[in-house]
Amino acid sequence: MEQPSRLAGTVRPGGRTARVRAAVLEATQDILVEHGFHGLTMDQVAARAGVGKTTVYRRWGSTPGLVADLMKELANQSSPHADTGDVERDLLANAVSVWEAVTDGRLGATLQAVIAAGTCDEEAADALRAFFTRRIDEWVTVVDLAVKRGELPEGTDGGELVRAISAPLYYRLVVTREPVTRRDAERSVSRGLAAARAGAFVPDP
Amino acid sequence: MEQPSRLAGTVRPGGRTARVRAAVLEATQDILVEHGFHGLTMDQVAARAGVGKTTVYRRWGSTPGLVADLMKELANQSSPHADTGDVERDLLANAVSVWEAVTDGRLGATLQAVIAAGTCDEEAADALRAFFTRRIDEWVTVVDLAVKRGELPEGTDGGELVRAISAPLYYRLVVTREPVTRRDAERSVSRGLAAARAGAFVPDP
DNA sequence: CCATTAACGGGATAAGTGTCCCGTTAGCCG
DNA sequence: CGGCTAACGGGACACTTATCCCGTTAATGG
Repeated sequence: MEQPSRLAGTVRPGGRTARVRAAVLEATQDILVEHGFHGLTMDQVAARAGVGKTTVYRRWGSTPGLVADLMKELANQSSPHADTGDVERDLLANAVSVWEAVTDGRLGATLQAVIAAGTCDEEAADALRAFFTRRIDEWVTVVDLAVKRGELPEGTDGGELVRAISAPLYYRLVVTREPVTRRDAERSVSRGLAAARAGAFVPDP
Repeated sequence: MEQPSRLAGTVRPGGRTARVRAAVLEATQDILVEHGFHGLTMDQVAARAGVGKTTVYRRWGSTPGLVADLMKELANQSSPHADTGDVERDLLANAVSVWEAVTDGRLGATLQAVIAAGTCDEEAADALRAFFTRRIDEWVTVVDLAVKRGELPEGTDGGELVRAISAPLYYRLVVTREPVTRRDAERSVSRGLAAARAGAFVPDP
C-alpha cells in the first residue's frame, strides 16, 4: 500500500498534473459556493472537474483534504497591504478588504466552508490557521510603523489590534450570522483604534 | 405524503415522545463532540439513541435539523447574568462565561458543530442567530445600567459592546483556531471598555 | 525523439446512507 | 380502564459515495 496523497503529484508536477489540480480546486470552490462544505463530495468534484474519481481520492484523500489544499492556494494569492502613513486609513483598508472578502459571494462562501471544514479536520484547521496568521502578520507592520510615528502608544501589540478589528466582522459572518456592512468595518476600526490609543493593547508589565 | 417533521411530536408531546427527543438530542451532541458536524449521520444518531432510524428522519428530517433543534434546546438553558453594579465586573463575568463555554470540551465542540451546520443550512443558521441574539440581549441591560450610573457615555450601544467583547473569543475559536485563554477574555473586556469610555460605541448623529 | 514510469481514467465492487412500507406500542381522552 | 390513533420500530429497497484493480496517457530525462 502506497502513501495515499502526499506523494502523488510531486515527481511530475508539470503539465497535466498542474491542470488537474487547477480544475479540481476550481470545481471544489464552485461546489462550496453552491452547497457549502456539507454538500461537498469527492464524486461531484471529480465529475465537475472532468477528472477521474480515482485521481481525486489518490491526491487529496478526503473532502477536508481538498478544502485544505484550496486554502493553501488562496493563501498564495495574498493581496498587498496599503501603507499611507496614517494608521486609521491603513487599518480601514484592512477592515474593508476583510469586509469585501466576507461579502463577496464566492470568497465569502469559500471562507465559511473552510471554517466549517476546520471544525472537524486537523489538516483543514492547520491550513486555516496558517492562512490567517499570515494575513494578520502582513498588517502588523502598519501598526508598528504607526507606533514609531507616535500615533499609537509604545508597546502596542499590532497582532492583537489587527485581530480585534477583524474579529467582529467574522463574528457576524459565521457566529451570529447577521449581515455585515461596510459601516461595521468602519466602526470596528474606530473602536479598535480608540482602545489602542487608550493603551489597551499594551501588554501589562 | 404527509409533512415530514414539523407535525410529528406535537399532538402527543408527553412520555415517550419527550424521552425520544431527549435521547436523540443527547446522542446528537455526543457525536458532534466526537466527530464534529461532518461526522454526524442520521443512522448513527438513531443507533446511539436506541431509537428507530425512521423516527429520526420523520421528526428531524436531516442532520442540520437535528443541530437546529439541539441549539433551540441549549437556548432554553440560559444562565442568569450577573449584575454587581460595576460594568467591568459584569462584562468580565460575561466574557468569562463565553470563555468557559468555548473552552469546555462538550459545549465548545457543540458550538463549533452548530456553527459549521449554520454555514450550509438555513434552519440551523436561524437557530444560531436566535441563540446568540438572545444571549446578547440578556447582557445589554448591564450596559444600559452602567450608562444610567454614568460609568459609560450617554447613548452607548450595549448590543454592539457586548458583541465586540465576545467576538475576539469566537474569532479565535473558529476562525484562526488559536487556543483561547482566560486572559484573552480579560483583555477583550478591558479593550471593549476602553473604546466604550472613549465614546466609540455611541452612534454618530 | 524514444524509453521509462508517474499520474490519470474507466469501470467493477463494497460500504454506507437515505427512503419507504407496514405492523406494533403507548399517549391521550372519554 | 378501554378504544382511538399518534408516534415508534424493524426491515427491505434504492441510491449515493468510497475503494480497488488494471489498462492508458503523457511528463521527464537522456
